[in-house]
Amino acid sequence: MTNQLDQIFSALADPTRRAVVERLSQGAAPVSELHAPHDMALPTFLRHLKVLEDSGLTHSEKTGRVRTVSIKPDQLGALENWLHEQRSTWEQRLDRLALLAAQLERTKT
Amino acid sequence: MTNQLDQIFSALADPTRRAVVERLSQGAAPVSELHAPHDMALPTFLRHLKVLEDSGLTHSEKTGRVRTVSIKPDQLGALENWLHEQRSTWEQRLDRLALLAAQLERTKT
DNA sequence: TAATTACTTAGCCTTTACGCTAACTGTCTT
DNA sequence: AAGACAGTTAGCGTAAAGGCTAAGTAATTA
Repeated sequence: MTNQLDQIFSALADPTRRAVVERLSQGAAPVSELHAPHDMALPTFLRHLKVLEDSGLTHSEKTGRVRTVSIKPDQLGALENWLHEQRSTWEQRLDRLALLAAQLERTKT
Repeated sequence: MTNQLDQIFSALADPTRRAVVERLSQGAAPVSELHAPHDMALPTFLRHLKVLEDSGLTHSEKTGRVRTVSIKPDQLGALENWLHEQRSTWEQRLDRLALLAAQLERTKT
């Protein structure tokens, strides 16, 4: 029962993976270039890339011996949707509260 | 070195906790009411609430023997900011690419 | 004041996450 | 053909996540 959002959120919960997403926002890159700034063994780093790809946040393709990774904007969109839903729900609620407060104010006067 | 974003993302990576946030978007509630729809032992559920509170996504206060939990919209805002930054970065990049493509097109003609 | 209610704390268990090294497979380069 | 390069696979260790039960505390209610 592992949700899409579960995977996206937990993929982004790790600073290494968020850094990769940030880097990829500026354009696609091969594995070795993505790995360079991170002080960890390559196999470890590769697992981070796999988590990102499994979550649908990235895509990769191998040409010759080089694998190029790129971002898939759609998934970040799904995340934005969820956030937006929460925000609009509580904003509506705050609006209702404000309305109620105004009514109370009027009654008092 | 545990970042604020780390905590927020990992707090929201769990479906139980996301459900709690969704419920709280509609208004504050006591622990027992939040717990009711979730089929797990209370101590387990309480730990989820603690994770949410530690991440800054919620706040709670105890009055008598009842603890009331509410959402803290600001933190979700931080998340939206991060997302928005990524989006604008890659959109700028796509714009540049589009521009480049247009230039190439012109040269070709 | 005794019982109930609403959490809290402590401790245990199992699975998953994240790090490592060592050894392997293809793909260039010389 | 030999060597270097770019990833990949396998396997291991430690720590944290998420679940449980049992027992404890403080506030109401009967």
